[in-house]
Amino acid sequence: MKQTDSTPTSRHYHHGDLYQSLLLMATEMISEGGTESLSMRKLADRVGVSRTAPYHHFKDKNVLLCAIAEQGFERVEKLLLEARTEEEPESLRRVFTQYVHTYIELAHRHREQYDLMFGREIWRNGTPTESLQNRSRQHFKSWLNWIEDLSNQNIILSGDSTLRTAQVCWATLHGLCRLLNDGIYTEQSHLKEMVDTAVSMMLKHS
Amino acid sequence: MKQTDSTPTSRHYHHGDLYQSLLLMATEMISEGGTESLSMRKLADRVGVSRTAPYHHFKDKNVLLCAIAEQGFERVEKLLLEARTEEEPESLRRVFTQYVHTYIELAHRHREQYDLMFGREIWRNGTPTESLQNRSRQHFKSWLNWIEDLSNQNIILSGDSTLRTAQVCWATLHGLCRLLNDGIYTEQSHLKEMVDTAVSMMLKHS
DNA sequence: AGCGATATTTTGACACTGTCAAGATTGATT
DNA sequence: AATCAATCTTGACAGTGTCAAAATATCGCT
Repeated sequence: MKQTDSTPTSRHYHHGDLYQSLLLMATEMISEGGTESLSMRKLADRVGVSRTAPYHHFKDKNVLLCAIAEQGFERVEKLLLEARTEEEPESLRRVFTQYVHTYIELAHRHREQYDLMFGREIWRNGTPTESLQNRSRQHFKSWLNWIEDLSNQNIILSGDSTLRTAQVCWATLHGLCRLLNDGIYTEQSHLKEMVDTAVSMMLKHS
Repeated sequence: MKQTDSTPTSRHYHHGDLYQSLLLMATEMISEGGTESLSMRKLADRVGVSRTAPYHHFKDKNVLLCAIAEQGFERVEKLLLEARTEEEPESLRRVFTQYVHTYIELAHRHREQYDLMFGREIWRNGTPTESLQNRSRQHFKSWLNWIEDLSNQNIILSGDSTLRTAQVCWATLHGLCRLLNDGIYTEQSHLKEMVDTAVSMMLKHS
């Protein structure tokens, strides 16, 4: 039997696929101690390679972080698409409310990753990967698309521009996530009530 | 004439009031290059003292940052109080709208400081000073107070709980600041329209 | 099977960071 | 003038990201 890389059990040569291992371990470390607790050296150590080994799979620490953020975007994108597929005309409000709820919960469960997705670490300090930028834009497009739908169905309170509405609604969502994640002015226990309040602000009062 | 510290021209001994100089220079450095660009060593260097001199005035880098953040809170607190004093019963909507606008502008003009006020640097990595915590809480109380007022005057769309309304409105404000500051999904040129959209979501449609 | 090319990893090094401990300097107070 | 406390400096340590050069392992080809 030829011993290709595809056999996962094969403990072959240098390490196997360091790339995936690094990504996984880094995600774990971040989720536990935040982005700041992740150092390239500790990561390498924990995976069992030398300090500079990771640099052959990720050009930068920045690129590594971008990769992790990207996975976050994939997750929320999937969430949104799932929410939109189960539309039953009359319960659109419920679907939307449910989505907001789940979204914020998700952002909280993976708070550190969420911070990475929208935080300054990447978007101001670092330089977002082309790939990350695309995925981020794509996600907002999906969101905008939904808002347009809700607007057409006369469910959401849209002003002059649907784009502006989408931006503001998104800001509300995002603001809630941040406040809850950082524990500023709110606690997790307020989640449900706050979501209800937020949604009733965004949607038309039936 | 006795040579007290108050003469600013006097190039007297140890430095004069390092505390203030450090605070000022640190604020400047942050506003230019972000929190990350501020290192205690560079700061000391730029002020003209040795590396560890600042540590006799600020226990930590963290404490320094807290002091800067605190000044930010003082500023927004003042802004809010000013806005509330000029209430003419019928133009409350205008006052509120104006405030939101000014607030976001302010947050943008001092974006790095704003990030410090609400960012993870202090609130998750570091440990907020007692003093900072108080001022932060105080500011939210002022905000809540205003929302309660608007709610009583039947201007704002309040649900079951005014507290929740205040939290959500604040989240919207905060979310907008962050998106604009970080340039995510929006640009500064959208400001006015977005504020209008946001306010019309928060207030009752007259 | 063997050999060279290529992919992968390591060691050494550098400049930078925050901050502690110990010593030196200065101003005020008695 | 002498003492004391405030203030500042020097030296040191562990930790960081990342580059350059060397070492090693695997693959493709003859």
